Amino acid sequence: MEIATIKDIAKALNLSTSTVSRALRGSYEINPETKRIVLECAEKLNYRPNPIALSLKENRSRAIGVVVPEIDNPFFSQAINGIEAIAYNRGYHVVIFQSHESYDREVVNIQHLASRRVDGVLISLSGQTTHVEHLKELHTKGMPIVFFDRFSDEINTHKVVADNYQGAFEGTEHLINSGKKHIAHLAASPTLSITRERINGYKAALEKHGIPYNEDFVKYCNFSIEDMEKVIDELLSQPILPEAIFTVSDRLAMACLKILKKRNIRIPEDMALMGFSNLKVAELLSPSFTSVIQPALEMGQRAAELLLDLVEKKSKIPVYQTITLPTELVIRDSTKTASE
Amino acid sequence: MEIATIKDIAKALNLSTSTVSRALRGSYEINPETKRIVLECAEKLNYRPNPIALSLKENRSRAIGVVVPEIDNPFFSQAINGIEAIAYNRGYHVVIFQSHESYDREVVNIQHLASRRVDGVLISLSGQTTHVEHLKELHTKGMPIVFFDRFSDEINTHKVVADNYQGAFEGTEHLINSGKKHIAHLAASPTLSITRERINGYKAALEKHGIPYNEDFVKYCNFSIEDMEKVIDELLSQPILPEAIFTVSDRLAMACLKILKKRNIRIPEDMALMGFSNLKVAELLSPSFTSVIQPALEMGQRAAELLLDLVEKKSKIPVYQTITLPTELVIRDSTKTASE
DNA sequence: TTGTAAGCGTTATCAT
DNA sequence: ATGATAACGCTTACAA
Repeated sequence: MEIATIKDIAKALNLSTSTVSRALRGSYEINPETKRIVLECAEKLNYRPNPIALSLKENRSRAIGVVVPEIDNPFFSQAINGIEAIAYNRGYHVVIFQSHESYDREVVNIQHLASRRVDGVLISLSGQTTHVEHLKELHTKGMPIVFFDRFSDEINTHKVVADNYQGAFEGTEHLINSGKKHIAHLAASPTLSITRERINGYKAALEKHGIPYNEDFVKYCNFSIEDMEKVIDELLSQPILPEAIFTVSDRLAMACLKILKKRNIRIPEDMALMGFSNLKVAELLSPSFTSVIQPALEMGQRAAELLLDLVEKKSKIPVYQTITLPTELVIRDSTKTASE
Repeated sequence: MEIATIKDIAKALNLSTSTVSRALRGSYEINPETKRIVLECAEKLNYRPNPIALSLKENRSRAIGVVVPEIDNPFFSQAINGIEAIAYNRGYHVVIFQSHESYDREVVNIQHLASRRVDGVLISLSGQTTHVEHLKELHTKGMPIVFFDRFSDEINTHKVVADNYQGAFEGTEHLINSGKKHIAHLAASPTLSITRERINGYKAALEKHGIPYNEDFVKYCNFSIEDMEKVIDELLSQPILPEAIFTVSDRLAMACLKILKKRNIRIPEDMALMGFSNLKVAELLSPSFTSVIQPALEMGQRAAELLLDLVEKKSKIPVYQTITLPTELVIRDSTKTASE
C-alpha cells in the first residue's frame, strides 16, 4: 500500500511541500505553469490526499456515525440507505454502529463515536434506553446529534419521525371500519417514543368510534421472539378473545401468525391482522395483511440533511425542529375492507 | 467538542507528553506512582486517545471498508450484520459503501476506500461489473481484499460463497420430485459468478432426472423491477408454459407473483414458485413458497475473519482459500411436496 | 510566487 | 524514570 504523498511530489519536482499543496487545492497565489507541472506529477504518481492527515489537522473526519438497534431490520437498512445517499452526495462517509437494542452497547457505541471523532451522529435509540446522559454529554460538548424514529425529549435537537400517532390511528380505524370492535395492540418497549405515540393513536381511534379502551388488549414486549410469543399467548388466553390484532412490527406480525396457526385460528376469518411494516416484499405477504408503511428511506434522508447542515454550520444559531413524515396505509385485499 | 489530549494531561501534571504517553499504555519504564497520577488525571479530564493521530502515525485506520450492491437488501444487510459483529469484537470499525449495482459507482467506491486508507476491503461485486482492474490495482498495492458472495476469478484472494450450485440443484430437484418437468429458471446478471453456479446446479438436476434442457426456460434479468416484469412476461408468452419457476431472489419472486396474479395463474395449482431467498419473515410468506436460504450472516462473519487475519498478517504467506457454505432448503407446506 | 516553519495528537528514539 | 525531539501528511501564517 505505498501511496504517494505531497512530499514525494515536492521531491520529484524540487519544490517545497507548501507549493505543491497550494497547487493541488486553492489555485490562488500560484504560477499556472507550476500548477500544471504539479498536477501532472500528482497524476503520474497517482497521488491521493490522505484524509487522515487532513482530519488531524482540521479536527474533523468527514464521517458521520449512525447508531441503530439492528442493521438487519428492513426499517433501519432502508433508513441507512437514505442516510448513505445524502452523505455520499455531500462528501461524507457513514460509519455504522449497532446497539442490538442494548443500553450498554449503545453507551459503548457513543464512546467509540466520540473517540473516532465523527463530525456528527444520527441515532435511533435502543429499546432498553431509558436515560440519555451519554448523549447529553456528547451533545453539550458540541457534537451535532440528530434523532430519527426513536428519540428522547431530554435532548434539544432535530428529530425526524414518522407520524406514528396518525399511522396507528388510521390502522386501528381501518380495523374498526371493517367491523372489528375488540382490537388488540401489540406494542414494543414501553420506554420508546414510538410506542407511546402509537398507543395514543390507537386509543384515539377507539374513542372516536365509541369503543371502550380495554387495558388487557394492550401488550408490550421486547424484541426477542420468545418474549413475543409468550406475550401473544397471554393475549390469546384471556377470557375475551380479540377480533383483530394490530402489531407494531413485522417480527411481531410473524410471531402472531405462528401462534395463530398453532391455535388453528384462521386469518382473516377468525382474526384480522395488521400493523406497522417495512417489508419491500408486500406482494409476497398474505394478501389480507394490511400494513402501515413507514417512510424509512425518507426519514434517513431528512435526518442526514439536517445533521450535515448542523455539521457544516449552515445556520449559526440552529433552530431545532421535529419533522414528522406521514405513514402510508396499504390495504392489499380490498374485497375484505368493505365487507362485514 | 473539546476533548482532552495527552498535552493537557502533561500540562496539568507538569510532566512531558512522553511520560504521559508511557503511563497511558505500555507500563514498562514508568514509576508506578507517576502512572497512578496520570491515569487519575486522564480519568478526570475524560481523556480519550485520538484514533486519527494514531492512524496517521501507524498508517492504519482500524477500519475496514465494505462494498455491497445495496444495503437495503436482506441478504446484504444480514451479511453486514455478520461483518460488523466480527469487526466490532476485533476492534475495527466498518465503513459502508454501496455500488447500487453500478460499475462506475463501484470504481468510485474503491477510490474512496483507498484514499480513506481502510485496512482492508470486503466486497461483493456489482451486477454490472465485468472487469476488475480497479480491484486488481488496489490488491497489487497490498490492500487485503476478501470477496463474499459475488467474486471475480481474476483476483487471487479469499472468497466466501454460498453453495449456489447445490442450492439450485436441490431446489430444482425439489420441483422435479413434486412432479414438475417444465421448470423455468429466472436468473440475475449473466456476468455474476452466482448466476453461473446456479444455472449449473439447475442443469445438473434436470440432467439427473432425464429432463431435457430448454434454453427458452432460462431468462436473465437485471435488478430493475421493470426489467424483471418484462422478462417474466416474455417467459409466460412462450408457446410452452412452464409448470414451475425457480427464481434467484426475493424481488424476482415478488415480480413473478405480481405477473402471475395479473394473468390469473394460480400458485401452486397452476404454477409452482420457489427460489433463493433471504427474508426473515418466512412465516409471513405464502406457505407454498419453498425457498433456498443463504447463510448470509455466516458468510459475512467468515469473510470478516479472513480479512482481519490478512490485515493483521496472522499468516505471513497467505494461502488464499475459497470457503463454500451450505444453503438450506426450506419447505413450508409439506403437504404439497409429496403429492402429485 | 515560493519557501520556511509550526502545528494537529501520538509514539518511538535517543538523550539525560 | 523522565524529558526532548522527530516523525506521520497536510495546511497555513509568515518570510523572503
